[in-house]
Amino acid sequence: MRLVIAKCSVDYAGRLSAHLPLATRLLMVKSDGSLLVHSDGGSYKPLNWMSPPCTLSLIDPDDDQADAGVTEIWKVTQAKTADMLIVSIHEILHDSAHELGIDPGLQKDGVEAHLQVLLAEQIDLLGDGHTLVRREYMTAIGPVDILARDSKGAAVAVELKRRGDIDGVEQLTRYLELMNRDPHLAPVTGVFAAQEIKPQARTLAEDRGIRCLVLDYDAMRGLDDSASRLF
Amino acid sequence: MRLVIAKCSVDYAGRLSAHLPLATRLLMVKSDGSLLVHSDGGSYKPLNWMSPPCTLSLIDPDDDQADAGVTEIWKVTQAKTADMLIVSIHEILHDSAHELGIDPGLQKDGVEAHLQVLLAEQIDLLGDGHTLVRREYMTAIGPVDILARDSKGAAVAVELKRRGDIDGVEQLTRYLELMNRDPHLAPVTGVFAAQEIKPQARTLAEDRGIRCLVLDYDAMRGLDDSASRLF
DNA sequence: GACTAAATTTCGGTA
DNA sequence: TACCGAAGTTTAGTC
Repeated sequence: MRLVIAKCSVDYAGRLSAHLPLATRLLMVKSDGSLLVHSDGGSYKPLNWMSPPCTLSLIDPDDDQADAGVTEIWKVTQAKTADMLIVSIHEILHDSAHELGIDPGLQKDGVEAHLQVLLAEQIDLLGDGHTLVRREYMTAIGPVDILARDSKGAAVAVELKRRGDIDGVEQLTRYLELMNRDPHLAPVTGVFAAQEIKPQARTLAEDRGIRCLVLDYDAMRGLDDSASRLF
Repeated sequence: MRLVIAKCSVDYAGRLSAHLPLATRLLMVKSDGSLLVHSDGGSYKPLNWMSPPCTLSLIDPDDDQADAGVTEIWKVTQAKTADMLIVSIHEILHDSAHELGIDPGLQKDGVEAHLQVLLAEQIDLLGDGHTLVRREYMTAIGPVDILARDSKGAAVAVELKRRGDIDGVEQLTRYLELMNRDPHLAPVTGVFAAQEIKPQARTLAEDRGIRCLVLDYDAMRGLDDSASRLF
């Protein structure tokens, strides 16, 4: 990534035409050649940009442009759409390059993780008399989302998903198979809990004796609001 | 604007919960306190961000965090929504601050300007036998978008708008009044051209003998495609 | 891979 | 100032 602070004007020609008058801005050149032109305010949207895949090439300013104070011109083009971004640079105030590497990317564990916390707090949603053993109960093949005990003290393993699909049922099945070999736990029953459970997944789960539980995230969140306000 | 390249992990708690694992990223702190976390790829949307108005405060890492390698923690909060962004910094690789000043902002002269170019090229959209005199024909009270002549050689003044509103009709009326005083031009007829003409504007225009012309931007653009490919 | 729907959307314009 | 709709939308999930 290259970061340039420069006094520049910018012209875009593509799906629309747009112009940025001469001012000092941040030019962010990403490693895929894409360019973002940011001002020192506003929200996350750049003033102007070119999406990847695109190529950046330098152009020498002609005499008129040189007379107007342009020292270099960046031409960013996108092969696919024939869009074009022209950055006319008058002065570079900062210029640095950095190796960032590929990014592992955003984990929107948001809903599932939050659901896990909420269901742990509202464990009786599993049924009257249920008690929480713990969240992320570790097994040899990975953590079970929630381990609880029913009113009779029998172990209940809960697999939580935002969208309940067949994959989740298979996952829970593997956990149950393993846990039921453990004499301290067996017999373990399974609960497949999700905001939304696909018909195929429900059929498979119930065929295997796994109970399905549809969770109302908003309602659970609403009950938790008092706790949230403590932050 | 402050630019920081740092090895960091990021957590967001607000309308959803999200997590960014430890990696090297760009942290852009704008003068309004807002923060953008960018990776070296993807499009213009940051991996994570906090919209203004918000405040950034530094927190000392506790012992556990310090043991994990966290050297400093940024806490960015938004007053209104109670959203919170936590940046746990492990290592700062670059840190610089820059004065950018306020930005004049984007001029999307795009559609209207482009329409003007296209209509000038396709001047016969005004009617058979029309010829272009020039775009931006200057008068004492400002430039008329397009001046043309019809098949009989009579002057035609065109006011172009993306959305044809009453204002535009009034504007054209003023131009026509002025131009019709010029013996070299008179008699000048008016054409109010827009992608969309509001009923009120159409009524007013036709009442004043101004012809209304609805332009099909996409079709005009399509005809222009061959020319665009020359770039 | 194309298509559809949501987004921590943002950004205009209009009532 | 609040609501509504488009965006050079982007992004994630489904078919």
